[in-house]
Amino acid sequence: MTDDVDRLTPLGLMVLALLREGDMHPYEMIRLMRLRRDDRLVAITNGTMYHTVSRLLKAGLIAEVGVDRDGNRPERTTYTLTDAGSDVVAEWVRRQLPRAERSPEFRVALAEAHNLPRDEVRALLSQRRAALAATHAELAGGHRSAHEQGVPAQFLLEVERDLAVLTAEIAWLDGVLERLEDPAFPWGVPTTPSERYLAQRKAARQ
Amino acid sequence: MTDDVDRLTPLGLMVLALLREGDMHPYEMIRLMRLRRDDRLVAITNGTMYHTVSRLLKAGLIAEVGVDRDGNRPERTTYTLTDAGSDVVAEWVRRQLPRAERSPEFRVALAEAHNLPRDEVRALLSQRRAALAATHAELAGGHRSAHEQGVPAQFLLEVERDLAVLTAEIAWLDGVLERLEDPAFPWGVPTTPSERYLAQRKAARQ
DNA sequence: TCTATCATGTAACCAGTTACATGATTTT
DNA sequence: AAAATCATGTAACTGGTTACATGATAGA
Repeated sequence: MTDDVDRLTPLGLMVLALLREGDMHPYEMIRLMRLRRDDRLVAITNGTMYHTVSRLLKAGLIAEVGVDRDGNRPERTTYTLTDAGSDVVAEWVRRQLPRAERSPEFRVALAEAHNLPRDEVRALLSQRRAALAATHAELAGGHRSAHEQGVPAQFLLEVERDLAVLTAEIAWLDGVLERLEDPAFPWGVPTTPSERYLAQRKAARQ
Repeated sequence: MTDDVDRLTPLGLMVLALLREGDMHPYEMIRLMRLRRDDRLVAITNGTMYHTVSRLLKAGLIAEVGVDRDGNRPERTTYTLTDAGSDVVAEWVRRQLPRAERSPEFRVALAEAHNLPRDEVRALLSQRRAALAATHAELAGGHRSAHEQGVPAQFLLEVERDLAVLTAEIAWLDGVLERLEDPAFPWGVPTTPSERYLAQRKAARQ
C-alpha cells in the first residue's frame, strides 16, 4: 500500500475520492468533474481519464461492478471503490497536506481534506505552516546574500515573486487554522445531500 | 519554429538560455544549474538532462561542437546554441510571460525575462496582470455563487487559497511594473561578468 | 587497500497527451 | 437527408523518472 500511495497521481486520487460518492463509469466522472470545475486542479481529457482508471484497476484500488448499456449506445463499465482504495485516499491526503511544496498535489490534498477528521487536518496544516515558514526564511536568506554579493536586480525578480506568494500562503494558512478552531466551522461530508449536489450528480449521470 | 516553441519544456528552455552564456557539456549544465538553485524551478536529474539535450539536438536547437576528454574520464560532448535555438528562447518567453496560468512555465519565463527588452517585458507583464485580474473575478464569482447556493465552507477552502494567492500575485505584479518604469532599475545582461558569476562558471566547469 | 563517492552517461519504464474510431443522436 | 455533435473508448507518441553501468578519484 505504501507503494500505491506513492504512485498515485492527482487525477488518480480525485477519481478515488469521487467514487466515495457512489459507483460510476468513467465518462460520468469526466462530466461530473468538469461540472464541479475540478479541471482547475487537474487536466481532464478522455485519454488521461481512461488511462488513470485502468491503472487504478490494475492496482486493485477500484473494481468493476458491471457493464450496463443505455439504448444502443456503447456499453460502459461501472467501477466501485475497493477497501484498499478507500484507505489510500486518506493516506495520500495525510501525506501531501503537511508538505512544503506548492504543487498540484497540495491543491488536490486541500480540496480533499474533508476526507480526514478535522483535528488531523489542523495538525497537518500546522506542520505545513512551519515548513512554509522555513522555506521562506531560507529563500529570503538566499535573496539577501545574492543582493549583497551584487547580483543585479533583474535576476532576482522570480525569487521575489516566490517570496510574495509564500507570504500570502502563510497568512492564508493562519486564517484557516484559526477558523478551524471554531467549532461552528463545518466539517466532514454533509449527511443530507444538497439540491445542488443532487442536481450535479443527475446531470452527470445523464 | 512555431512547433519548436510549443514543444519546448521548461528544462529545455533553461538549457537553451544557459548556452547563451557559452558552450557547455551536459554535466556542466547540471552542476551550474544546481549551483544557481535553478532546481527550485525545474527538477534536474541526469536522466532528464540528457534526455532533454538529445531532444534539443534532434530539433536542431543546439549542435555538437566537439568531444573532449579530461584525463581518463569518459569523453564528453560539448554543445552550442544554434541560431534557431537562440530565436526560440525569446519567442518562448514572449509567449509564456503574458499568460494567466500560474505554472512552472511562468516562473521560468520570469526568471529568463531579461532575455527580452525591458519595454517588451513591461507590456507582456501588463497583459498578464489583466489576465490574472480576470481570473480572479471569475473565481470570486464562482465562490460567491457556490456560497449562496449553500455549498458548505469546507468545500471552498481550496478556492479561497487560490484567491488569496492570486491577490498576492497581482499586488506583486503592480509593484514590479512600477519598478520597471524607473530607468534606474537595471536590465539586460551585464557587460562585465561579476566575480560571483565567474566563480560559478569555473566551479561548474570543474 | 578497500570503500565510498564522483563523473558521465544509457536504457527501460511509466504517466499524460493527441489523434483517431465508431455508432447514436440532434440540428439544419 | 446531410452535417454536426455527443457518448464512449483505444492506441500511438512523447516526455520525465528510476535504475543501472563504468571507470576514476579520494578518504579510512
